[in-house]
Amino acid sequence: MNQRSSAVQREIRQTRGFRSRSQEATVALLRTASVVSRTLGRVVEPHGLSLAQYNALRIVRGAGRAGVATLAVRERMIEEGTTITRILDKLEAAGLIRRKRSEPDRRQVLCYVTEKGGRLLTELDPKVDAADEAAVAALGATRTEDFVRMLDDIRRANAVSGAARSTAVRAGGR
Amino acid sequence: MNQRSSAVQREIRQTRGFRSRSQEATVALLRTASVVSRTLGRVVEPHGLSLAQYNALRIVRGAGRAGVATLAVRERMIEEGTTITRILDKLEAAGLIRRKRSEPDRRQVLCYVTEKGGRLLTELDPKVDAADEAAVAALGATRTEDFVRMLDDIRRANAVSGAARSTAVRAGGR
DNA sequence: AAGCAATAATTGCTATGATAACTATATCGG
DNA sequence: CCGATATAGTTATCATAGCAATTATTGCTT
Repeated sequence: MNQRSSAVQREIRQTRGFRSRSQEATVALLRTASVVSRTLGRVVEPHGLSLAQYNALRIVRGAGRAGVATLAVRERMIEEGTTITRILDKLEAAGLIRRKRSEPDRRQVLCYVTEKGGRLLTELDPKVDAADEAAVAALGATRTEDFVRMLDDIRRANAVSGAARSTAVRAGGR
Repeated sequence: MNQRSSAVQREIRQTRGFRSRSQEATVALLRTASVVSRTLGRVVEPHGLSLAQYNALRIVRGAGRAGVATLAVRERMIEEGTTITRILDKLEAAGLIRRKRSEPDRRQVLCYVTEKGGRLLTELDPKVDAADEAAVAALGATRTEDFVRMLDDIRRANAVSGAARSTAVRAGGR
């Protein structure tokens, strides 16, 4: 087994091929995410936002007039990391969000999108949509659905950290 | 369309759902890669290597006795733009690789794995293999092959930067 | 109601990543 | 052979990620 030469094998040309199909898959996953991440980054960075900042700004907008607490933003970020405070600092300094200590529970700090932030997102939305489309256009609609399902399955099985929303992880195909 | 509630939608619970299937797919891709990357990182980090360092060390080992030039290592890395010199500095300082200026062409610096580096990799190999298996076990063998093909297709379509090693890109599965 | 654990957010420190500028060597054109 | 250009690698700079420790506030427990 393992003698079909995939594009990853050609791209990351190692003298020895992959040791397993699983290894090939994880490498392909990480490398593909890296490529797509850069592509998306190039869309938002000319507007002064890193991809993480854009992601956070969208989450704050999604919360609407009710606002969203700092750590709730972190939970919804693509990258799970912890630097959320500083990302929000930047967005606030740029006038894209506004922060206000919550009233019943004064520990929380709620974030709201400003008009300026909303305008920037409105400007970015179509560009990011187009980039998203372009990124997975090679799959076509049907395979895109399969693709999302596979990714969901992988994440579900790897749900160690986070909210552990496992719900009886079936062993799947194997 | 777009009314099926995927796991991503639940995980990144936004008030508004995804604006498109493509957006759902790119978010799922990036988030899944982040999860898997952390999982793999947890395997190698206890041995004093970051995932990037492990990746570089494996590439150097893959080159064997012939050695491999610095920039050639960078090309084969999972993350494309990375600061390869400092990663190799760390590996050399840890005694895992050895560097030597190339002789016919004195611009190049060739890297070789040391015995110590080889031993560390031999120790890590089964653990990483197991982690790779676990990461995509949810897909099973058949879907894993599909998965790799989809990722290859996406990367091929997004091959803007990098070495542009296209060479008459077959449309593959589609 | 005093003490203690839990939660929310921030900050400090260190390491890493991205980009671009810089140095050294090699190659090509005349 | 000399200068222009390309290639290989390193270094500098800056922003960000990750981890741990800290502060502020709340809720629980007796």
